[in-house]
Amino acid sequence: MSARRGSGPTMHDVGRLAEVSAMTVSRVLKNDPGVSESTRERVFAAVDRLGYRRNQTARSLRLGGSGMIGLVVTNLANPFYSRLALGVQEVATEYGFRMLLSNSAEQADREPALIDGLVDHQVEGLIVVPAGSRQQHLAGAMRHVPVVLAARPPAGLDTDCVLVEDFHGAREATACLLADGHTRIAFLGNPPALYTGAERLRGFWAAHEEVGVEPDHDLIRQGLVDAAAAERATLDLLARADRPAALFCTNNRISQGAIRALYKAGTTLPLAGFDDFDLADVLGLPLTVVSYDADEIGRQAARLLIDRLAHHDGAPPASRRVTVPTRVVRHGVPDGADGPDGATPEA
Amino acid sequence: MSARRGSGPTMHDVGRLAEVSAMTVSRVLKNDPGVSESTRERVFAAVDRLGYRRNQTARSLRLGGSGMIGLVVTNLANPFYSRLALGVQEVATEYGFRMLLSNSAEQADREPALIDGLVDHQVEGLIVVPAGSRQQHLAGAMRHVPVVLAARPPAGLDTDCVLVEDFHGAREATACLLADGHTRIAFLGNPPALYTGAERLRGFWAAHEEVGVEPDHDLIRQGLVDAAAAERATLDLLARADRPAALFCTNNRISQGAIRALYKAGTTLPLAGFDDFDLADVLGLPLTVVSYDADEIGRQAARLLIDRLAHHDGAPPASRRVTVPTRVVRHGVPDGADGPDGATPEA
DNA sequence: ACCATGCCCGTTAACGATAACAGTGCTTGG
DNA sequence: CCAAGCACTGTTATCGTTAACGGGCATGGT
Repeated sequence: MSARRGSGPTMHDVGRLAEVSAMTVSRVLKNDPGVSESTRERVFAAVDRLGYRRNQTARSLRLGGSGMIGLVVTNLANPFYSRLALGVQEVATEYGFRMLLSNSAEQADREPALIDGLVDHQVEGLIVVPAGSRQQHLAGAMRHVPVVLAARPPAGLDTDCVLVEDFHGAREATACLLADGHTRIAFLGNPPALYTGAERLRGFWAAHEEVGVEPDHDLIRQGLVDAAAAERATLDLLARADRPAALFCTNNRISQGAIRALYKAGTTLPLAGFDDFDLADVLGLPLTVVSYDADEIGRQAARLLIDRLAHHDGAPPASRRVTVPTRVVRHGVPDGADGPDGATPEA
Repeated sequence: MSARRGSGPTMHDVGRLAEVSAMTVSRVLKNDPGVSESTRERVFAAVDRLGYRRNQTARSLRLGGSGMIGLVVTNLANPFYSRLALGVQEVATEYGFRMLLSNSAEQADREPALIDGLVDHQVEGLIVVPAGSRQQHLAGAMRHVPVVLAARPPAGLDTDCVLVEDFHGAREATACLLADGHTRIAFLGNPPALYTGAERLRGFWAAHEEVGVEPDHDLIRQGLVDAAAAERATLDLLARADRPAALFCTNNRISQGAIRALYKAGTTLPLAGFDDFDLADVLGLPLTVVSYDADEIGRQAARLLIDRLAHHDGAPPASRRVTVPTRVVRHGVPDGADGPDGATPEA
């Protein structure tokens, strides 16, 4: 009823109804002081009556800024990344930005197209969790907008990034297992080409060196891409004559696969893993997890990006690297009598 | 280096370099056949050299359509909604749309502002998981763009929607508990003002009627908003002299809270719940879950929306209601010897 | 009386891309 | 030899909004 064909009413329509020009409507909506009170009221009345909303597309074009930032994650179904996205959105909203989200589904070859699409939509900046280990395709985007990497560091690029204490967390969790007296620890890891995979292995190794134990190479399995692969690898380890005395997993999906394998095999082993996950505390396993605030990664990344947007004119600051701390959490076993530990304050 | 001040090179810049007009550049990039091969090559060369990308904002304005659809979910951190979002994105991408995502964090009062923001950004349609039970605020948005509701039906509105078989799923899962001989079943539910809360209670009730059992009103707890509330309610139930013989939970967070309570109380009870969740199969509980494809809700919602966008000129079809089927999955107990059931084919 | 000053509001010209139209030069047919 | 057609490319106007400027009108100071 309101418009003839296309979208909705324009400022001209509002102006016609309020008997002013479109410019005056623009002024009213911008809270420009140079408009009389009576005119202002007429304009607001017309806006209400037509259900008018400013066309953000036209504003973006005129004002030279879309008010959007782009986020590319590898797997939104993983709570880690959805929390990261929420952290980005929280800070973005705070600064008046909107978030355009893409999911690369861990396919590095899809990533360039996603990024180009976001740049086409005039995002003012990008936050990317890179799917692959190489990132040349980001160089093109960086010619247009600032880019911040999350969870993985730049390789051959000069950008800000936000990382987790991968090395430190893995070292500490492994140290817990060693301190408990387990020396034959299996390592179940994601692909070593990924930064997190390499760093967490380094931490695993460092913890061993500190206590003078040599890890058994036969117990190191890398390149596990999902829970199913981790489950198979674990079953395989359990079938060995010299089965490991404990397990270290480099992320939540791998931990879950390993736990499923233990369950199916009807056995149990002390397990330490990167990333906390739901119900980790009720599995009845001696479970040590490296916990950290995934939202915070998103928040920090958004802050770095928006800070850069604010100073895009001055001398560009050197690229920064922010680290989000990790914390080792020991989930007890049922008979360990440690019921009321730090269990779920809110979530 | 490329641009003087603002964003990036324009078609004029490309044209200048290729010694043609901006119009010709536009034609080349649109794959218009009426351009000579030599010109085409010069243009592409200039595009490459400048790293030129079409300004989607300007195109949207001129062409009258932003190529974006908006999605509002209540809680992206819940895997249910992140999967839904992935489903929306999958279909949106297939049809050349991009997804603008907002999270209402279950706060119904924030929702109107989020929706207005999306409309301002010229989304061509909206998919909304409404946070509250009333939806008047959607009427304004519907004057601008088509709206599809997901997971909850319209109340006082005429829109398409995609629902889960809430009633049927709850009835079937409850029936499983009853069939196993449990008659004193506690109901742990989300707020009854929400459609899902009411429907699932109705299903719970119907299953009882079918076998001629009267549910005990004292065992019905509604209005549980998170896992912590469910945990408290469960501990309270367990403390009763006449404790329930089984539990029915209306969503994944409530199930998790109940499970945590059981664990802390050092006891176990048969449990049925809506929504499947990670590791449900390794908890060692007699656990029955109502499983369904959250991605599919998003896909169907996106399809309904895009279908309506395609026919926006013709007679608007009557509002449609699509239902996504549920499936009851029984996760066994460890000594139940049902190891290789339908456990994680891919995910 | 006259110009300076402010207030309020309209006009014009962009932002970048593109549909519609208008050439330009070259070929073809009568 | 000119009209008509084709292949190719440039001009103009437009999408909705807003910065910059200009103009009418009233007030006030001299």
